[in-house]
Amino acid sequence: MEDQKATMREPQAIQRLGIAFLTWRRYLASHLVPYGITLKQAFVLRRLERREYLLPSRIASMLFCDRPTATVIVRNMETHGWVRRERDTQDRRQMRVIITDTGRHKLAEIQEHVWEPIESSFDPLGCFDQSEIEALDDLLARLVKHLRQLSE
Amino acid sequence: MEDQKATMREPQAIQRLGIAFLTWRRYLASHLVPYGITLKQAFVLRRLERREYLLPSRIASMLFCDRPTATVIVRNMETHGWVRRERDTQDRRQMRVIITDTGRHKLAEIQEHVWEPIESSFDPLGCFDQSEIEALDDLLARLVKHLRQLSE
DNA sequence: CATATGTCAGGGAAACTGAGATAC
DNA sequence: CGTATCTCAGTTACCCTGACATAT
Repeated sequence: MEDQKATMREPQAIQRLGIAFLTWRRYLASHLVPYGITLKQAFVLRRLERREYLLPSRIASMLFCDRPTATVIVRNMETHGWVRRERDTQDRRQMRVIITDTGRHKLAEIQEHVWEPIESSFDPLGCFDQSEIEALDDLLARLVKHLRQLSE
Repeated sequence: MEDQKATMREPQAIQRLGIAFLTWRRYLASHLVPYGITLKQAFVLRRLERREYLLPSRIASMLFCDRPTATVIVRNMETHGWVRRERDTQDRRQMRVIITDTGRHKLAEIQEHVWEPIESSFDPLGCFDQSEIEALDDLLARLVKHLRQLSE
């Protein structure tokens, strides 16, 4: 018993974190399939909607991937016509990624057919009351801050 | 205020959950690269160590993927010689996935060169005291249970 | 017959390394 | 010059759908 804890060092909480996240992600992704968009793409698109532009390096850090991977993801989105790229005239190394009208339409489509139906049928935090949500949120915020040391 | 909550439906907690998990996973995965093994493979290998065998369907549910994907992952591991497969003589539909000596060696290698150094240098839950760890663990356990309804 | 299990075939998104072009 | 940004090339693991063989 104690022995198991000593060898099985990994705290349960981290594992549960993964299970919760992966369960939720798998659920969302499966609902996006019929609309021909991946979760990462939808995520980027949503961030682009409220912003003038995003740089690939910023997208990479948002997606926890490296820059070449971000390039691939942006290219896939560009192929679909959801974004376009514009070189920054001030700093010509930078490439601005900008949402297109087609992209906004796609976003509206999944907003209506995916996010809203999901939100109205299942609340992922529905097992908690308000104070518990705040407690969880606070703990996770601190955890994120703590884990950020790893990316340095 | 209420309005903001209505539109900004997505609770921060879920997003933080993802960030925490992805940060941690990315960190672990990067340390496994030099040893030619992926996180999923290491995860499966570790589960196989203490068990006589695992069925592909069980591996699929452990990894939150479907059965064909599990087949691919097992095949990759078999190519490396870390596992072998044996058909169950009782129920001949089932295929037992079993860890090999080579697999045990691989596991010992990453245990020594990856997990132990990481554990001794960084505690992912190091920002919490014992009562907070328990609180987080409890909240996450309930969240997992709640989210499990999605896979039904 | 229906159901359960595993696999194959295929295609696509995505993750990495290593290298290179360009701009600061 | 060194550094920063992005891209390309290439490889691999992964993940899905759809179909199929086989066993219960």
